[in-house]
Amino acid sequence: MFLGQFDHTIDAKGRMAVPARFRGQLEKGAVISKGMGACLSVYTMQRWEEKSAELVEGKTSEELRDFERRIYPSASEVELDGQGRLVIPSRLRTFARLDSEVAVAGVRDHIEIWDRATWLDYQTNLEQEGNGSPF
Amino acid sequence: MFLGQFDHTIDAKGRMAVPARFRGQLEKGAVISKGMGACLSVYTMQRWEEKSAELVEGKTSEELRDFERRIYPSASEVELDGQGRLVIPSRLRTFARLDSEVAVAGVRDHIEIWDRATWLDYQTNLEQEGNGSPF
DNA sequence: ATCCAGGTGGGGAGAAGTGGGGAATAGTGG
DNA sequence: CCACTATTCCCCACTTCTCCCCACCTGGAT
Repeated sequence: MFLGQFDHTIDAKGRMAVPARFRGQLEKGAVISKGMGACLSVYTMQRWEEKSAELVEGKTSEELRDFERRIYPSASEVELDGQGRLVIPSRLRTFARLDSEVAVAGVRDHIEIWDRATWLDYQTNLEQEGNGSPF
Repeated sequence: MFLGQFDHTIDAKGRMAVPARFRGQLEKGAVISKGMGACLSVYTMQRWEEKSAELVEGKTSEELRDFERRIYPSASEVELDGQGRLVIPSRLRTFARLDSEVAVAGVRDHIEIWDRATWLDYQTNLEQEGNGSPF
């Protein structure tokens, strides 16, 4: 399970350190893809396969073709380097409007990467709407 | 699993470099054929056989004859050269209207080759319809 | 104060993508 | 059957980018 929130940076080579707490779960292979909204999502390979299999269920062959052409090409299998970093494909970086300063959030079964300012705005809105923590 | 999207070129001899990430899976034999729409598809030999077996199911012998005459002659078994490139048969190249600039996309169980501009249009349309990523 | 772990930055070897020359092969016409 | 042409295939060369490694910096714990 991915929990917590971290401020990290993307360096000039497009690399971002994965929070140390998350590394263990991602060592066996990870997939980075477009997320819901202006962010990127990182899944373990296993979870990615489960998730994409679910989404394919019950689609007509025409819907399926478009869907697959949208999802799979935009994703990328990634590995961590010796320092626990991953390279964010430039296409995805552009999609999520990430420059140097990012926020990394653990969201149960996946990790999300946001532009830090965008993330802050988003969280501020959530708290106003949600009248405090449910705990 | 084939993931990701790459901008490659077809050179004057009709050769195209296969993205390095895909090569391992294609080394044991690959088939290139007309894809669904204005593109070409590349399957591993194994997946090609499975897929064509599925498609043959439940067809009358008449349908089958036409189907086979349409599919198999247009396809071609291809091998990678020492640099990891494959030669795109000129008939297929014409079919998919490929000139020099192409986009290569990994779509789960196969690879698709598109004219780059056509691919871009297609993706733009998909994103407008699909309100963002389901992930 | 020192050590250690996590995060950040950068240099250099090797791989990936692209282009082109030349030999072997196949197809064509005399 | 031979000669010529065209195509295919293999190899070499160049440029760019990726990946691996080492080094440093900072904050917290001992």
